[in-house]
Formats: sequence, structure tokens, C-alpha cells
Amino acid sequence: MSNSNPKTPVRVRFAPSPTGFLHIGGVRVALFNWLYAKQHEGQFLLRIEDTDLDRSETHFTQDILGSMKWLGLTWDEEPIYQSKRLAEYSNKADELISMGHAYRCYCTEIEVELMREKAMKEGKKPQYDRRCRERKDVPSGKPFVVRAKIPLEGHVDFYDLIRGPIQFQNADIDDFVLIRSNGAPTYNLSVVVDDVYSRITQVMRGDDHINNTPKQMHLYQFFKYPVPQFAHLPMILGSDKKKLSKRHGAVSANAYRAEGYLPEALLNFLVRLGWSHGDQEIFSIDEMIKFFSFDHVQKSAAVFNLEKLLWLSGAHIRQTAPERVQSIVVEDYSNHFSTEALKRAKTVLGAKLVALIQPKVKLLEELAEQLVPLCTPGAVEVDTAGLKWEKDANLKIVVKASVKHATDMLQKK
RNA sequence: GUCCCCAUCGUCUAGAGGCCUAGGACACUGCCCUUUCACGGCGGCGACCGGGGUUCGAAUCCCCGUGGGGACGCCA
Repeated sequence: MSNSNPKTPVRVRFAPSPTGFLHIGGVRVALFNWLYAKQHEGQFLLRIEDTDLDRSETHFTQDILGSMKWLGLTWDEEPIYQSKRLAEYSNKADELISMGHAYRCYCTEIEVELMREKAMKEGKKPQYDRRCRERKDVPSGKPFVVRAKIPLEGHVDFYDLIRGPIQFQNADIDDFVLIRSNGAPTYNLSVVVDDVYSRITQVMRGDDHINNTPKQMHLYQFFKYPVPQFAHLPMILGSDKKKLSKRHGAVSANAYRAEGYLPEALLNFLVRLGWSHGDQEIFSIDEMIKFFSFDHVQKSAAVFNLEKLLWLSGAHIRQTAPERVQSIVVEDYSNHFSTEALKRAKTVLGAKLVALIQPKVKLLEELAEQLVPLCTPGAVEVDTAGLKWEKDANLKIVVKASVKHATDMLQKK
């Protein structure tokens, strides 16, 4: 195992593109990377892939950073923004051209689209027909893209940490675009340039990228760069077994925060989706770090099961210190309380009431709802100052009655 | 259509040739605990996609089907 070699410390990364809120699938990819880094005492990096100038938005970047922090998936170096490294990618593409591994293509998008349709009709894979590959003339003023010059024969092989050996025929790989006509790089170029720049040792990503890997392998070989190890994680599916997306319900990390999930509960759910450690279901963050292993990562996609997430949520809430639950609730749900109630919620009595409600709820939001009426002056008739909560049966009964009352009241609505 | 990948209860999974009359968890459900609701405890329901091999023996290995997913962008 080269990973255990102290001379090659583990460096992994999570590289989202800010074209939407941090997605639950992204969280899982980030988590696996983060766990692997922690387990190997390596570095976990963050890279913002904002090369698509039209679709990238800074408020999405803010959401991603904020959600990562909420989840506790902290990064070890300053995030890299690809939009700041455009010149670098352009230089690398020029290098490839001068080495004879890439070429300028003057075909328009419409022309290429027609080629694809034609290939499709002939029962072939829809591809660019490589007509500019050996082109010698240089049309002046005509826009162009830079394409990779993929060998026509042979094959690419790589070993996937999860899938094992994988082989692709070069003939099936398109002469894909490296630089768009607006000068910006495409994913396959920038990802390789940056993974090398950041000295990434393991690339862990969703297996929707498995088809991109041979393309990237060629780039590594063109540049004679050291190739990282790859691990392609199975996808998360919706209940209809299609790739999880908005239409399946909440998919952004921030939505789960708003609904009252503890970050560790979400992480626990995600880590068990496609990975297992015997029969264990509930994991602390430390246990995830300790037990994580590619050996037990599932190869097949997993269906997102909200019921199980809810159960896990309740389980984590139950085993969390009341004081921590209290501080999250008064912080995240302060607007549920009246000024007076919020004040009481923050006291020792508040913590004790939280401890009482904790085993009954599955979401923090639920807990907040039940806590509000109890913190309203007069709801709990007992002055707890000086009383030993755990041992005082009387107090327990009084408060229990109040909880029932609160529950009944809620049910009547 | 082409390429790639995958295949155990409804769902998440255990299982690396005999320990499997296939184990656990969620959900559903019966009983118990409990002055309510939860929590918890004990049960129930429920799966090795099909067909061929290999083997004394296959959920586990091989092949073929079938089914499902992903990719085929000047998105990532």
C-alpha cells in the first residue's frame, strides 16, 4: 500500500462547482474524502470548480463553504478557485498542442452536433469526427476550440480502489474539448491540471465520472504526470431509482439543517449509504474515521431512504448532551420563541426540559416546537433551583404532565 | 443507439465455497414495559434476478441472458 508510505502523505480533495446549493450527494463525496484524509492523517482540500462562467454564482460558493462548516468537514488549505487559474489551463493546453497531443478545431457547435447525429444513426457512439485533427491551414479570425488528440488504437487501463481493474478502448474516447472558444478550460483539463498542482494522491468522486477517467488518464500520460489513485463511489438514487435530484425532495445540505437534523446524523446516514461496518448502524464521527475502508464500499447505487435518516436523526438527538441540543435549538430556532420564553429556554431549566423532550423527537425543529410552550412563563410550575432533577420523582411527574399537555395541545391543532 | 458499471428482504446492508433451514437495521406489525406520548425489550412479515457451468458442496467462482443505473456537452 503506497498510502502507508510516509513519504507520500495522503492529499485528497472535494471539488464542487458552484452552480447550485451543496447537494446531499456532494456531501457524501466530501465526507468519504474527508474520512480518508483524517484516517491517514492527510490533507483534505477544497476546490471550487467555477470554470463555467455562465452558471457559477458566488452565493452558491458561500452556501457550499457554509454547509461544509456546519457539517464539520473542514479543509486544510485555502480553497482553490479555478476561475483564478485560467491562464494556467490555457498554457497547459498550448503545451499539449506543441507536443502534438492536442489541436485547434474550427468546427462550429452546430457542425459537431450534426456529426453526432450522423454517428448515432450509424449505430456508433456520438462523437466528433476528428476532421480538424490533421488540419494544416489556419483560418484567420475564426473561433476555435482546443481538442485532445486521443490515440486511435489501444486502450487505457486503470485500477479503481472500489471497482478494481477497468479498461477503456481508445477508439471509444472522443477527441474532447480542452479549451472552449471563449478561452475557458473544460472540466477534464482543469481537473487534471489542478489535481497535479495540488499533489492529490487519491481522487474520490461519484461514479458518474468513471467515463471521464480514461480521458484524464490520457492527459496525465501526455504530460507524463504521476497518476493518482481513483475511487468511484456509487450514486445515490431517488425512490424511483433515478439519480437523486430536486424532484425527489430536499437535496441541499442547508435544507436538512433547516429541518432540524444534527450534522452528525446526516453524515451517519450518508456514510451508511453504500458503506458498512458489519452490523453497526450508529457511528460517531470518530468511529467513521476509524472504521472507514474501501473494502466495504458497495459497488451498486443506493436508494435514499428518508425514513432511516429520520430514525438516525432521533437516535443522534437522544445521545447528544442536552446542553448542546439546547444551544443549537435556541440558536437555530430562536424565532420560534417569544422573548420571555427564549430567556427561559436558555436557563438550566431549559436544558432540563430539553433533556425531557429529547427522547421523544426525531428532529430538532420538533423539539423546538415542544419546548416553546414549556418555556412560556407559568407552564412549568416548579422552581427547579436547588432541586436535583434526575432524582426528584415529583418534579419529573410535574414536568411530564406538562409535556403531555404540550403534546396534546399540538395534536389538537 | 454506443460505451461503461451494477445485481441478497420494499429500502440500507452482512455474507470473501461448507458456520446460511441467509444475519442486522429502517419501515410495517403482535406482545411486554410505561398513569399519556416516546424510548426500550421480546416476536412476526419479508430477499440470494433467470439459465447454464466449475465443485463432493455456490448467495459466494466462470459464462450467457435479463433487469437496473450511469455516460455519450464549447456542464461539472
